[in-house]
Amino acid sequence: MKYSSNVNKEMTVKLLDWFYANKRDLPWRHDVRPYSVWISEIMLQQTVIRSVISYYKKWMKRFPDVHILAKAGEKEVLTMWEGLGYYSRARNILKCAHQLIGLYKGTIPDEYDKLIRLPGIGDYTASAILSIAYKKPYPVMDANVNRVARRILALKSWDLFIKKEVADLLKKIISSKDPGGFNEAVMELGQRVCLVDTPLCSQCPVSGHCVSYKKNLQDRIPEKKNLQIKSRETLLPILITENRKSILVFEKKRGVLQGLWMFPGISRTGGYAERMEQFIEKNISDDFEKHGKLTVRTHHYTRFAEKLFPFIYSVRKPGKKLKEDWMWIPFRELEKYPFPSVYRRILQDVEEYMKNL
DNA sequence: AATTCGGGGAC
DNA sequence: GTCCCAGAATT
Repeated sequence: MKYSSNVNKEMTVKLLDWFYANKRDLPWRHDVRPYSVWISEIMLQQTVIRSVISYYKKWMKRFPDVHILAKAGEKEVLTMWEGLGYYSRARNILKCAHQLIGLYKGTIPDEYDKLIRLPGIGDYTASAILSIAYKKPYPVMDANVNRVARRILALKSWDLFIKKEVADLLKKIISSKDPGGFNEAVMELGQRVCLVDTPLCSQCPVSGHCVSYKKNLQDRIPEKKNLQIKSRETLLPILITENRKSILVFEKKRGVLQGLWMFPGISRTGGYAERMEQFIEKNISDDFEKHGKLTVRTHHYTRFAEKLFPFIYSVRKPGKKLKEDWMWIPFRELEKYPFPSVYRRILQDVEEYMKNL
């Protein structure tokens, strides 16, 4: 192996010593049941620890084990997930719970090939469950491990990063007694020492093994990814009943944000108010009244920014038959429906606006 | 192999 | 505003 000279078993001991001297108190570290490891690892996919902690605690209180989880409905599960993002994770957790009951009597398999076939579980999560819950020597490859490995091996461009090669290397040095501790050690090192910008090499237990540090390249590795952000503008005609007790929303049945609820949106190109009002006449009712507009809310996603322009209309008599999946929902029941965060924010704006209507 | 997914926080 | 995060699924 081309890179292995500087990567050796000495690192294993140094990493573990550093980890147990600096280990943080995180809620999932008090409970290494396979179930808890599974849930926490799914929540942590592409999501920072700080955001996950409160969701994890709330989840374990409501769904302490897989049997209780498997009896829950998708709407409640998605509502518990509201604000965490990447909602297919929540739908897959429920799907996976059903499969665990059906295939494995509610236990979580301790074999890679079985785990990897379950919904929402890929290479990372399978390895995390095997190493942390079952103490099997499977190295994890997440964003932290990726960055730490790239720095240690001085792999500058992303093209040179060969995943399998690094995985093989980690497999050689992972602790056989404490594989979970080893994996958590590398991840925590990436999080707290081997930072994206300005790594704290003076605090690093394995700087002596790091080629980037030796060559003083640590600030230039890895290279920036240079994302391209696309933007979009959307009109939101928000319809409330004349008595101001209910609001029109629909459930998204397919595509992105599947299973979540939102307001109808119209792409903001060309005509403006006319298009919203045509939309209302066609789909809801001829008898409506226009009120004001709300604060414009911009929402940023990974490669995407959407600017939402909400307008309030009230409908005197809902004449037209509503499309499938659309419902008038009383404001007091909205908390039971999962909304994407930006829509939840706009709902707050609507209620605030109605106080002065 | 590359893109989608579509939240949130730190700057 | 930009970049990143205990990635998986899809094409």
